[in-house]
Order: sequence, then structure tokens, then C-alpha cells
Amino acid sequence: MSTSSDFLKYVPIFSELPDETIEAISQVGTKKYYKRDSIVLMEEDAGSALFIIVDGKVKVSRTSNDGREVILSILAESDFFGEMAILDGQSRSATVTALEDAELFIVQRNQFLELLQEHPEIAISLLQELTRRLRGADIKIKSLSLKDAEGKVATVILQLADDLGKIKFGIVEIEKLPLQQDLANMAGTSRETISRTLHSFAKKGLIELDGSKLKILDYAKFKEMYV
Amino acid sequence: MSTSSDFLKYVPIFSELPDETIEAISQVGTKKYYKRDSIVLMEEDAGSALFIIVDGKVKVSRTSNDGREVILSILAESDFFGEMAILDGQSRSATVTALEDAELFIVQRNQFLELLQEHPEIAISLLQELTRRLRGADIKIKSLSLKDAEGKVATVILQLADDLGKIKFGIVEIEKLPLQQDLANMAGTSRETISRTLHSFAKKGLIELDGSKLKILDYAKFKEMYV
DNA sequence: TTATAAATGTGATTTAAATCACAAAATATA
DNA sequence: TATATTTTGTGATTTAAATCACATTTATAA
Repeated sequence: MSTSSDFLKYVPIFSELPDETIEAISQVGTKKYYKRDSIVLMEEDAGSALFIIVDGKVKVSRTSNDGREVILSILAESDFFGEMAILDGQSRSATVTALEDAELFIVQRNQFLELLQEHPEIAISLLQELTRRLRGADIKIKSLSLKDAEGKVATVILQLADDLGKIKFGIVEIEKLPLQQDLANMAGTSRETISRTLHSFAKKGLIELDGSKLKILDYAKFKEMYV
Repeated sequence: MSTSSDFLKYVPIFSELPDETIEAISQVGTKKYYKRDSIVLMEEDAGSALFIIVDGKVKVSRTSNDGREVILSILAESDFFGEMAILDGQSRSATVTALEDAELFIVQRNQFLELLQEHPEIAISLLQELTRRLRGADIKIKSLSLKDAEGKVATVILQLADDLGKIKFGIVEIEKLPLQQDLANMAGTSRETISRTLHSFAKKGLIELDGSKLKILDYAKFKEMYV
């Protein structure tokens, strides 16, 4: 039987739970809709809740005083965010913006902490997910510290491929590549460098560009080259 | 009464546990000594265990093909590492090296997982610690992406102050500042830039340098300026 | 202590990538 | 469909910081 709480089964930290618990969780949270470009939560915000993406994409970013932005990650269906403020009680450190119209499922802090108490297995998968994110962050730090512009762009493409890419006949395809300015804000380079580098990759036969579609023609090779 | 397992009380993820449990943990692990510059664990290593620093300092780093290094963090007494490979089963992604002669307490993977099962509160404080590290990583990514060399050096000094600094009369003091080359590998800049920038900070009256001692004369102001 | 090696300070030069500037293309909107 | 707006492509110029080069200082070992 399929119910409206099905989306929770695909959330890694909940997927191991029995159906009744999933159903129970679906009762303690609420759905909310966000229009493209609207801000889901702001740096420095006090409140805290866990947000699960039912549909749509969001970007998690930090902004400098002079308005320049780093995009820390792009999250999609069945990803979650907001757990950091819940877990350590610190105020939010990043801003989350809807990249397209999005539907989010929101569980308030206390409810989530209760869940964590009653189902220690949630804590374990949460630990796994945070570990995954920490590994990703370490890779990013290495890329930003040691690589030239080309390498940084490659790192971002690989990150997007892992997070949003779909594999078709061995070719990894990113359906809706973010705008060049957003790619620049992910890579820590300029918009112009993104443009030039993507075309250079295409000329070398590493990727194929078609509008906002990007195909990595040989994922293993590409990874090997730029890891 | 003071016992030889006292050091475990100061490890954040164990500090809440009853004395008997702490004593029990001290039985399941072993102490091991590492000489300065010796490698505690290597990128790509298979095995996994949790390492707790009883005494000494280590650096956690990643290295590029051409031998250049990023230092992800410097850890000291009562810090721990090695949890990532335990939690997600992936192979190690970083190398850990002793910066000075060090004494480590080692708990094997299975033992640690058992502890986690029996004491869910360990999982909670582990979640808090990973969150703290993730916040730190995000700050680093922002710094590397958006700041100029001066800002990057400031970020590293602030990170060191938080991790190893001691407050004396409102002045934050870093006793043994890492070598300039290590600072460079932490900041993602060159050794020469570290030298020039530190002297520039000193000239501006922001810090005081005395051998390998560094004092941040007005921590709040310094943070404000470079956050 | 003296010799040797490692680490630091600081100018001069080079270089990768940012910025500037604007045309062309693609998307959104009237 | 036409018009406005956003996004992209690409040369030319500037610039911040890396690299080079070497003297000086500090630490380590003989």
C-alpha cells in the first residue's frame, strides 16, 4: 500500500525504521511549500527544525560581508538539513534558498530529539550521514587549497554528479546544471573561469554540454584525472 | 581517587559516562606511543579504530599526487580521530602524523561499536562533535573560497586559537605555533605569504610574535575583523 | 662549542586567474 | 511574436599571490 508518507522511506536516516514509526513521524511534521528563490532559513536564525526535501532543490550557502557567496551544497529529494542547529544548539551558520519551487517536510527540534531518544538507530544513520558530509567537506578543502581553477571546476562537477547525477549507459548525466554563477560560487572561482573551463573540458572530449545538460563521458577516467 | 583512566573523563564523548563505564573503556583499549614525525595512520588504510590523544599533538592531512599537503586539523590532548572509518566503513581519507612525541589510546572498531550500542548517549555527543567539525569545515571552505591571503591566514590563527589557544588576562596565546610551512598548508597559501602576513599583523598591533609564541592581543576585535 | 641543517625574512619576477568590457545567445515576459 | 532581461562567451588588462633567489636567524647534532 502506498501512503502520503512514502517519501520518508527514502530518507536515509529513516529508511530502516518500521512502517508504523515512519507513519508516526509523518504525523509530527508539517509540509510547507517554498517558491523558487525564496529563503527557507537564514544565517543567524535562532529557531531550529529538521527540514526534509519532499520535492525540489535547495542550495546551502554562506555569504561574506561584501555579498559574495559560497555554495556549500545543493540538496535534492530525500536530502535533509537543519540538523546542525538542533544537535549543538548553536545558531544557524548557513542560509538555505529554494533553487526551484520546493516542498519541504518540517519536524520541530523537540519532536526530532524525541525520535532520536526512542530510536537510537536514527542516531547511527545520522552519524553516517554527517561522516559522509565531513568527507565531502574535506575533499572540498583539499580542492580549494591545492588545485588550480581547472581542478576546482572538476571537483564541483564530480560533486554534482555524486549528488544529483544519473547514470545512463555508463555516462553520468547532470540534468539541470546550475547557472555558471552558481557553479563559480561552488568552485571558488569566477563565472568567466567556469565558462572557459567547461568549454575546455568539452574540447578535450571529457564532457558534453547541451544547454543545461552536462554529460561526463567517462566518469571513471574523469575522476581519475581530477581526484 | 585518581586512576590511570582519568584522561578518558576529559574526552567529550565519554565525559558524561559513569565512572564504572569509563573504567571499563580503559580496559578495552591499549596505549601506544608514537615518536615525533611518525605516521599514525595512512590514507587508504583498511583497518579502523578510534584513537584518543592522551598526550601530544597530531596533524590530520591530505596529500596531492605531487606531494603538496593540506592540513585539515591539528588535534591535541583529549581529542580523538579515526571515527569516520569506523562509522561508515569507508577506507581512511586522511593521514595522521605525530607533530611531537605522542601517547594515544586505541579502541578497536568492534569494541567502539559495542560501546555505542550500550551507551546511546555516546552517539549523541559524537553527533555534537561531528557537527562542530562540520561547522569548522564550512568556515574553512568559506575562507578558502572568498578571502584573500590575509583573511586566510587570519582564519587559521583563529582556528588554532580555538583548538589550542590558552586565555591569559583576556589575551589568547598560542604556545607552540606550528612551523610556517605547516601554517601555509593549513591556510592554503605559501610559506612566504605566512611570513609576510604575520609580520603585517604584528605591525598593525593585532598580534605579538615571540619565537614560536603568538598572542592575539584583542581576540574579539581580531575575530570581528576577519570573521 | 662548533658545525650543520632547518626555518625564516624579504626583495624581484613571474604567472594564473580575477576583473573589465562588451557582443552574442538564450530565456522570460509583455 | 516581439521585447526585455538574464545568461553566456571571449578577448584584453590588471592584480594578488606564487615562485624564485638568497641572506639571516634559529635549532639540532656532532
